[in-house]
Amino acid sequence: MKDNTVSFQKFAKRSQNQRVILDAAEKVFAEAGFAGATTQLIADVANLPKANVHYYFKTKQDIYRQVVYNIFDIWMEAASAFDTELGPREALSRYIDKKMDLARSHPYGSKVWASEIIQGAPIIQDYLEGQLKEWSKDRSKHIQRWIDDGEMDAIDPEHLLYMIWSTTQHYADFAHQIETLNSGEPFSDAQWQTAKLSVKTIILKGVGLSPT
Amino acid sequence: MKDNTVSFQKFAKRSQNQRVILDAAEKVFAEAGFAGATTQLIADVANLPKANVHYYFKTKQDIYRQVVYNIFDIWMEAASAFDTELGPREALSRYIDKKMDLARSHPYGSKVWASEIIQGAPIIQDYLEGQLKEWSKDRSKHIQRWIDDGEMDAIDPEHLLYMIWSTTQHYADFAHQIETLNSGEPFSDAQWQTAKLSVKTIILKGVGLSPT
DNA sequence: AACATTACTGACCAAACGGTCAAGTTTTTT
DNA sequence: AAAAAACTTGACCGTTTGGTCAGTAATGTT
Repeated sequence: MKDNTVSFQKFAKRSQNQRVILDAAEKVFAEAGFAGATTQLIADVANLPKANVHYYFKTKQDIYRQVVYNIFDIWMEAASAFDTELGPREALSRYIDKKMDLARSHPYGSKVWASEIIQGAPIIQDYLEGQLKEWSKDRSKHIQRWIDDGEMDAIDPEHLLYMIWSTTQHYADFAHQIETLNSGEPFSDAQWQTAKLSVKTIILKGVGLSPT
Repeated sequence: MKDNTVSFQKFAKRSQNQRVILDAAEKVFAEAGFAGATTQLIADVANLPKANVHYYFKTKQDIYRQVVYNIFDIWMEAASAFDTELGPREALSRYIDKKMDLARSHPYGSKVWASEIIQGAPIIQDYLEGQLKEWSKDRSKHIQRWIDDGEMDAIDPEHLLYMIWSTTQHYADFAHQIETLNSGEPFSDAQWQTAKLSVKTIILKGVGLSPT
């Protein structure tokens, strides 16, 4: 049994520690911003000496970069929920669902992402110009086709996407404000359900689709 | 003529310099976050020596606090555009208009506000619990009355407010991303018009109100 | 068992930061 | 015109920060 554990760790040690550091860093970056996050605090949250953090990541920027890339990947994977084969109602509905789930499960990531964009995307700029631009152009085209086919109202696809992004991410990025207005309590399961339903109902009906 | 100018400045000198500093600070805080903003950079943008900045504001936190308060006041003033006397269609329509105008005219303020909330509102917490909570409870009640009177669909008022906040503020906070997807160009007047119209159309129709 | 590689860490350092201060200049008041 | 008040600023300082490094321990390889 000892051998098992050890040999398991043998291969995983490095990436395992990196994961611990990245998880800690995600939280710290979200709560303090890039400049406000200290490597010492990241180390404390990760429960490691600072020098050990620097053993796995050369610079603070390297950690940050990795954190932002991870989030971008998660966003992009969620983006595949926007399956245009399904038709507008199902595609939009599932995409909103998925994004709301991510707002709940990955609030720190969403916050880091938001801060990065607010500050002008100094790190992620190339991804914006590449993958994100491509994806949204593609999806916009599909939405436009639905409009041309009379399947939904004539809404500028670009702004529909922005609305979905902003409303869903708001529940992560502004969670503290929402919590304050909710008597200091985080949303319960039921409240998350209501939130999801409200967002879907308004947006779907707003573009001329009856909700599921 | 000289006397005029001089005596004019006599009274205005202090508040005038404070304004220059606060404007510079708003920009710097928006682009670098609280921790990333250096008093030296604020001074440079304000075109003053650093020591002079500290003559008008004791600490960096004092400057930041003032910047955040200013923004809060602007938000709250815009909130009065949500005049519940007007009925849902007009009230919501005007409120969205106003918030979109602010997203365009005060993007830095919106960004500072967003960052402050993302980081847990360490400065503005009492305002959230006080004025903001009161305002949104009041408006929620009015929305609920409209619903009860059959003037609009039964949407949770809270989430309707969040949707308006998030969509409108998105055009300020995520302006860089939007610009990147817009071929690196800021929105033209016409594009802002389209944005406003899109947001209003979807939300109003989404809650069962025909747009203006 | 000897060697090599990887992991870990306390102590340290140069740079940058927020903030102070004393000494000056300008403006206002008397 | 003199005194007082307000403004301006270069030089300075204690603290904090990201990052280094030399030395040690643990693990893997032969």
